Amino acid sequence: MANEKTRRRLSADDWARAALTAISEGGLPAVAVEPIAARLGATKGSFYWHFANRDALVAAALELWEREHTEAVVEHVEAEPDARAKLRRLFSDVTTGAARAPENRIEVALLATASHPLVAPTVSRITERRIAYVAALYEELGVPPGRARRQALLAFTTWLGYTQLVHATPEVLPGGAEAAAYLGFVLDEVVTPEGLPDGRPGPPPV
Amino acid sequence: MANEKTRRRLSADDWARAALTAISEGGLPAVAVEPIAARLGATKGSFYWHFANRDALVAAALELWEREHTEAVVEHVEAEPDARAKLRRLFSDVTTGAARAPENRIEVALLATASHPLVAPTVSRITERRIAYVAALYEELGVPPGRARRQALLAFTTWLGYTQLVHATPEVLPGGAEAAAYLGFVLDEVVTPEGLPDGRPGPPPV
DNA sequence: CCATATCCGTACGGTACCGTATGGATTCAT
DNA sequence: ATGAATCCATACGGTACCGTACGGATATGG
Repeated sequence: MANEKTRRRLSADDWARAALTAISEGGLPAVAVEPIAARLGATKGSFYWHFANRDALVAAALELWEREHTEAVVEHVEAEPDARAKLRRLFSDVTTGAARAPENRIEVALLATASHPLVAPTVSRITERRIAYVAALYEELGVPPGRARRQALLAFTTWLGYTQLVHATPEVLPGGAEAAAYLGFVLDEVVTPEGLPDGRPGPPPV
Repeated sequence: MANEKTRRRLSADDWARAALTAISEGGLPAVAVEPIAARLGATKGSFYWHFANRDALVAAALELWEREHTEAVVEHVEAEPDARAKLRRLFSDVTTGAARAPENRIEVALLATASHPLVAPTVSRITERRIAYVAALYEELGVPPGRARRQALLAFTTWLGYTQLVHATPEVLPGGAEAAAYLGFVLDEVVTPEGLPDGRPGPPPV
């Protein structure tokens, strides 16, 4: 009724994006061919032209997510001049991003389904990549590798837990001015605690 | 074939426990009457005698979990003499507990399904309870309420993220001796950082 | 020991989904 | 414009699950 000219032909990418939206709303089980088809104003006939089966759609959605939603942050952060600023920018991007609904829900849904054979490799890959990136930033600051890895792991872990809380029980998190105070607290305690090198050349601490 | 006398009559509690195991294995969607009945060596006829429908089973499973798997830790921790020791014991209990498979998986599964109307109240309740308990420990240490809450939130967040990693991507976590080193690192940085009061009477810091 | 309450198995209809088959519509190349 | 390639809708069979109906088994008290 509303849009008749809108019903153009669909591409495999359209299906993958719709599948991602489905994941964000109902997790992996929500990737069901017929409901997604209905929402796209199409039928299974279209789907099975572009994909062999449901698993292929899940794989395509995961690939799309890994391609688009994980590199953008890094690029934005790399614009900063030095490692310390990058860390702060990363922290800022990532905490405000945790409150953005769809991306957040996809993260949580995929984490929860990490044991699924299709999901496991993707989650493992991007998790390691993220932690390694943060660890590299700490090393750039002059932190020795072992400690840098631990520091990165802790920072990532904190973000992960924060994301979970934002999604599952936002009511336990502080709101308003107290929220900013809390994030400042976390920044000081976890991300750039005292005792961290300042990034300027000099003898690294033991 | 194996056990014929074993097939005694089932109670509602038996069903609830079986549902919990199902959650630990496949999340909330795995709570399906017919498969669970099969595993119990029974049929739906039994189930619908004890429960009105599937939702009632989910509710019973959640109640069971909340009743049994959340208070035990606190009791164990309360055996310690002072707040500082309680915090350390809590941290220890909770990090080794994060590696225990079934409980961990239930936590993760429920977190992921926190938007589900049946799950939301339970998760919200126990999350707030846990954070409040940790905050109380910090206050017992002499930390002023606002800071205590932040500190507790951070500690809980860290545990949550750690649990997620243990479940989803254990390969990014350190193993062996390095694991102990990492946990010691987290204990120092997050749980009982420098600058925290020692719990002995005296003027609390601003 | 039997009458009644309790518990459970079987059989059924209904829904939601997967995947296949097939013919028709649409677009494209020439 | 017309044949071919591409894309899609309809119709179908199959599976897994929910919930109901109902009769039969099993316990339990008098």
